[in-house]
Amino acid sequence: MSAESPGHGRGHAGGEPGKPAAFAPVRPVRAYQRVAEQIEERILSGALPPGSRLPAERELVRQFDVGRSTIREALRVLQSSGLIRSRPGDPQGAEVLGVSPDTLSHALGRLARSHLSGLGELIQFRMVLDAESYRLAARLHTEEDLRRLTELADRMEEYVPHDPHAFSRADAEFHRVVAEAGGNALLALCARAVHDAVADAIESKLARAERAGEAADWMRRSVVHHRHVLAALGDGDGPRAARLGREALHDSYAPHVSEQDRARLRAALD
Amino acid sequence: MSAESPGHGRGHAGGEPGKPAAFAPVRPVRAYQRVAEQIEERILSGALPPGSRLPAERELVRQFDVGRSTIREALRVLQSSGLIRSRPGDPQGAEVLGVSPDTLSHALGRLARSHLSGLGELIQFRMVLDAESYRLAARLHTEEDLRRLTELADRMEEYVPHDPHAFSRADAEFHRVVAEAGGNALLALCARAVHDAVADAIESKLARAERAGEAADWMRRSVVHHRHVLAALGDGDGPRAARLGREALHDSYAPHVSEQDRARLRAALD
DNA sequence: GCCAGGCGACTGGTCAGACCAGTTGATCAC
DNA sequence: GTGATCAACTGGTCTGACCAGTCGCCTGGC
Repeated sequence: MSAESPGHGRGHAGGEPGKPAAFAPVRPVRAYQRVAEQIEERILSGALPPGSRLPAERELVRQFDVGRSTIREALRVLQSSGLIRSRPGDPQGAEVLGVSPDTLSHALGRLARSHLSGLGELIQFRMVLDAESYRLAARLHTEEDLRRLTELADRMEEYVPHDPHAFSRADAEFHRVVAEAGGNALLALCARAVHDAVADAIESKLARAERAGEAADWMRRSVVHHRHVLAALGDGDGPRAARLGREALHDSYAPHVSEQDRARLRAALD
Repeated sequence: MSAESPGHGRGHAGGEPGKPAAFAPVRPVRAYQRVAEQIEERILSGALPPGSRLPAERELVRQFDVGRSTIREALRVLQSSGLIRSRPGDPQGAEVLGVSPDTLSHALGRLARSHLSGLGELIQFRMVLDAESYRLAARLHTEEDLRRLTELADRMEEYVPHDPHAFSRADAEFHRVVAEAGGNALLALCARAVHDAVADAIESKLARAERAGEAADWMRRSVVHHRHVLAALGDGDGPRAARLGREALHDSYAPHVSEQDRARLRAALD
């Protein structure tokens, strides 16, 4: 739907015409914030490209004319955003990393771990993201993508049932190629982050299934699912690929979650 | 698709049987990191619920037995993650905010500004998330949800064309209710974060449209779109609601992005 | 000439102590 | 009772110090 009224998104109240120019509440801006903002701006604008170095902390103290603790708090903020990395003793100063998807993954991971959402929501969300990846990939893939995906599915089949580790790597690679074919890095990142979050959350339960000897079955079913999706991708049938993707996730996880979560997964099926 | 091999998700290498137990590289863990981790753990686990207070910094110094700068750097990290908020002079200590979508939208905004992805990807991603919210809501909504949504659409119509601010608030509320009806908080938070990131990213361009007097048209079209979606929700027709949602976003933003991004948005339409 | 080792000048990480401005709640004068 | 005052906090910032790690240079031995 969109429709944040143009130019009025979230509080930028400046310059409302016709009104008596109310004063905007002024809130104190901390020194470390301004320091962090200045540096972040230079990184995002490309003036400080990835791989370049920040001046040493004591040099920044001189340039910004603030205390070292202020500089350090600013650098800590930038570091926790993944924009820079610092290492003790490095005479070249902190390294600029540029924008990385890790922050996004961490934020998603926190969201997933919080009590706000449970395993059911997580898997449901993954059904959404995966399915939409397939939908896009069905429309935009190249022949080369299809070839690589087919090869990966073949490799997965080889690993059944004795190398679940390699199987899982091939599976992740399969998803990566699909996401790449869809051409939306953002969607791909989120899908990956949610994938990891699900893996973390359900690992213990699945380990039990593995001990019970169900791992081979799981892998075999997974290969079949991948092949079906692959066929839909080859036909360029986005909706079918999406539906198959949702079904695959549902079938894989439904046996391992609570009845309530199962209902949730069913609701997301079509 | 799923299929991270059960029990082998992401590097938890401990106790691989049969291998010669290689030593893991040990990397120094900073004091402020351990402090931040301990506090974050308590927040995520619910031991420190939103609204509760952290001890004062000088008290934390005693409890963790580290210097105040260490405590402050840890708090800075937590604050930049949106988990806490501190205010000078507050005798109650820093306030716990809990997990919020703000971090996510910041990360998304940075990503969209960077070369890694762009505005087109962001809007495309929003098409995906919004459409899927509708799909879930169509299936799971209650009569009460429908009533509230109808009322919100009515209110939006009232605000056209003279109160874009109130219009935008009603619009956001509409999306919130849809997300709530769908029952997936994770999806709702992500949709909200992407919504905000898009709003931030495109604000300047839309302000131009506003000056050109296109704002009223924009709002009118938006109301029509909302009504169509609402009808589909009422019919319980998830796929139709999803398609309408994608079309609405496409129509709203396609005129304001590059030709390349327009192609991307078209690809996400069906 | 070359390489190993050591030395020194850095780096970031941490701590201690101080001051400031802001907030709050009790106290006191009216 | 009400309003101003004040003292005891708070977080934000600065200074100066020390430590351990890292790197570059320089020197001594080969």
